[in-house]
Amino acid sequence: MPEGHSIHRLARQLTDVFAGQRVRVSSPQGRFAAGAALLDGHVLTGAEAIGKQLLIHFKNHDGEGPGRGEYGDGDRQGPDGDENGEHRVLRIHLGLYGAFSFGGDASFRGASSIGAPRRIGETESGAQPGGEYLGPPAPVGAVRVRLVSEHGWADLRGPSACEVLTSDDVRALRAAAGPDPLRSGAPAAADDAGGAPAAADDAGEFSGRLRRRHVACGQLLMDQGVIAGIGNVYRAELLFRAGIDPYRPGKRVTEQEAVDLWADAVFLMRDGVRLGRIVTTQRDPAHAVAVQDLTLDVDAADIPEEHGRFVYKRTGQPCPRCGTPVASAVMAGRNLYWCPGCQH
DNA sequence: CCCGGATGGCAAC
DNA sequence: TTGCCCTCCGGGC
Repeated sequence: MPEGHSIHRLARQLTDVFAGQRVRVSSPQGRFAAGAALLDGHVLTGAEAIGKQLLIHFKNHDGEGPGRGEYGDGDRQGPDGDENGEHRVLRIHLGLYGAFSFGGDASFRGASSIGAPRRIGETESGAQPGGEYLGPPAPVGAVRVRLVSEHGWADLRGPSACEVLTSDDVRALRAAAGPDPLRSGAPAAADDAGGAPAAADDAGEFSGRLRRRHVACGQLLMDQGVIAGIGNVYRAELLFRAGIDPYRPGKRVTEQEAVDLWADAVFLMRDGVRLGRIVTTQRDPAHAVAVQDLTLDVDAADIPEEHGRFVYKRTGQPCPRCGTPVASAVMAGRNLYWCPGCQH
């Protein structure tokens, strides 16, 4: 269910509440018992999102051993550059219904910078108003992974992927991913731990990957190797805002259109991270889109849910730009929404 | 109280 | 293209 913005929020949350701490890792459900044993008792050094992939980094802190070098502070390549085998990475993909829940004492909850968790992909519990934090509750349901620190806990259920990666795996994962709008540029302290300072030319990279393919651009936006983190809602809304027909082949999207799509994705998804929900009807004062005169010139936080999208799940309702009923069809196994009247 | 859909992705036909 | 994964929750009975 979550698109890239949710994964970036989770990476930030996990870093906020666990980074630098030794954690107990278990699999109450049992399905991840072997993997949990590889991580149990290690120090969680940070979490990062690459598109919809969530990577949680651990280092083995048993180290009575003479000071092994710290991770290079200046090394922005990310900690997986470490070759000594003590660094381990947990890869999680939430798929359609994976979700984290968190709970802990006041310091644990206070460490979170994402504000109140949202229902999609993140929930909060164990916030006993007047009570004292007495440790994690008995696991309810199928908890694939449980992380427990001194101050709180996190439970993961229903992920489509959950595995411990080798350094080679991590390198391959990074190489396969397209540019991620939420790792691009400098979101002023808004980026997660391993966030590399993205090349200024992410827009160009996206444009190249989009425009060299003959496949429908509505399908390419969902291709994580073309652009990482876009899901079904952002795909439909980005193309509507740009006035682009989802069936137009990637190679027939102009360079300017591609660059504008990228800029709009960066804008919308940063709001998604900030708010914990997808809003796409707000105006970007710094960037003109085809739908500019229909956008709301207010903070996206103030836009109610029912006014938060232009076409997604609005089949049959009149297009806000031209009045044509919004159409829907299945494209590559997913429901696509668009206006056949004004998207060309 | 059951059914089915959901902001994914994959392997197998 | 289809089925499957395997979880939650809302809508319709």
